[in-house]
Amino acid sequence: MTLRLYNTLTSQKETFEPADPDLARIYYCGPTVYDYAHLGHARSAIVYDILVRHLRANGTKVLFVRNVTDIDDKIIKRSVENGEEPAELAKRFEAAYQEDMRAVGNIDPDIEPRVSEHLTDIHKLIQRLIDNGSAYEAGGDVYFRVKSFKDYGKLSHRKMEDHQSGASGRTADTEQAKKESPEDFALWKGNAGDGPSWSSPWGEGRPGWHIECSAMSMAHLGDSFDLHGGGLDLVFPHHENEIAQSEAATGKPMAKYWMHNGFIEVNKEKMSKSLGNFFTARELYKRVEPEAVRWFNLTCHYRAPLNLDWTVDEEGNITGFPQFEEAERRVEYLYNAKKRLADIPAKRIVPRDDALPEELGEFPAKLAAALDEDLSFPAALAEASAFLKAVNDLTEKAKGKKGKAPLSWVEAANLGFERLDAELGLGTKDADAVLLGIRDRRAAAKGIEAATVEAKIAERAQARADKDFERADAVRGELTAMGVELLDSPEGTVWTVS
RNA sequence: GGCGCCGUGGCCAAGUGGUAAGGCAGAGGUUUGCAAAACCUCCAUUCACCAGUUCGAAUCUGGUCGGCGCCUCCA
Repeated sequence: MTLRLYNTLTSQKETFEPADPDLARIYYCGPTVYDYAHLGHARSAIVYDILVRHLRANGTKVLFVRNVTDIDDKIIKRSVENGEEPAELAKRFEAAYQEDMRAVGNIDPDIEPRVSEHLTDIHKLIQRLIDNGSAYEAGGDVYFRVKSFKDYGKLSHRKMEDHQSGASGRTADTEQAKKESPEDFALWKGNAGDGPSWSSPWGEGRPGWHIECSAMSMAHLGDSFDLHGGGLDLVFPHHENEIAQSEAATGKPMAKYWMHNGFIEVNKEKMSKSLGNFFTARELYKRVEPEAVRWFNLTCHYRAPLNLDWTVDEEGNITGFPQFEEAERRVEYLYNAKKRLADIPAKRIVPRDDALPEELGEFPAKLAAALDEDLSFPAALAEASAFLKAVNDLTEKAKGKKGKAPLSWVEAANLGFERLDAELGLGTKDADAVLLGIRDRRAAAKGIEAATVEAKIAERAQARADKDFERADAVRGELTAMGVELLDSPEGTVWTVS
């Protein structure tokens, strides 16, 4: 495989070559756990999940670290509001985050380090920076001396002198007064009086926002590792500051590749907690199959903005998410194909070696090639569509008394589904469970009772047996009006909700 | 003010120098007692606009218009 990735550091696509060809070391900036994950967090996690899947699916071992920031000012603030212990609150939202990320098909990271478990590493790193002149203590705080790091700005491609001096107006005056220079940032913040604090060589306090990622990546991946990822909004200042801290301490490049995903947008505006225009992942899962949330996230390139729309009624209540509904129909299409393939009767499968259709035989290579090109999700989805169509075509051929499905085609189709899972994390679940889950969720939303539908179906079956097609069609009409669709087959009638 | 991104059919969205992927919607067909599902066929001489480079540009350069992001907590 030759994976090419856009590197924020160099502003161009580069071939991904881990320093150790046998093991790619990847660090992903995980959540600050003070609230539920929203759609944007899910998107970001899905991007890096597919990066890891793609590498592994093509023979590269990966050590994937996703941190949890469980000590932070926002957590402290929220815990005061809730009257809950900060550590308890963090633990609660960490568990929720893990649950929500698994629900969209993301594989757990290999290591999930917490700030609370790395305070000693943080102290040591700060001390190194003080010792070599990169940082200084000031009134119980410790700040990074930005002017001392000549490469500052190399990731975000900006020069300090270009910065609007806006930050000074928005940071507490007391903090500004302690700093040598306004662009300096805190490595350690002395205890402000309220809230919990941790002891340190510089007194009671808490770590600054950026230092934890430097300390934890160093602890688990070493001074230099292969790739560091996160959302586009982390480029500055978070990742820029991480580079400054880590490289000022070690004198080595922190990471070779820096990858950043684009945002979910609402009305062309970034979805964010501060704007309040977000949907939590878990509230969306109630309305739509989580795998459809994943599919939706694959409909556009990972660096491009992904706009979310919804429809509302006269009172402004949300009535639907057209994009999720479309994605959910694609997920149904996927699982229906998977189910049909599994349902081909053994006697229809014949050991003939007819030439394998390209859409079946070439699918694994084409899927990998699409992802090799800077993880082109839409291209990958296009390949998946061609593959699924070929699977349906195969199952059509196998139908009926004279149907035949060449064994090699069936094997290729099964392999294709394995690759879809390995590369994209799609189609990983049990088909019936997903399909019935989708149907029941929609039925519940429309207030449709399964027992009522089943009774109608029985009534119609009797009418059909009696050749009373007028009566049978009348029943179908009633169900259609309710939003129920019937699918007749030799095995009987099943129903779905449109 | 600085740095950066984007503008492709009714909608969503790839493609970034070689003559417009894919999905949704729409039209017709095969199939079906009728349907649905599935499959097949059709659906952008054209890529915001203008000028230029080139044998050749949606793709490169310059400009215009429009939209957005970061510079402050943020995936």
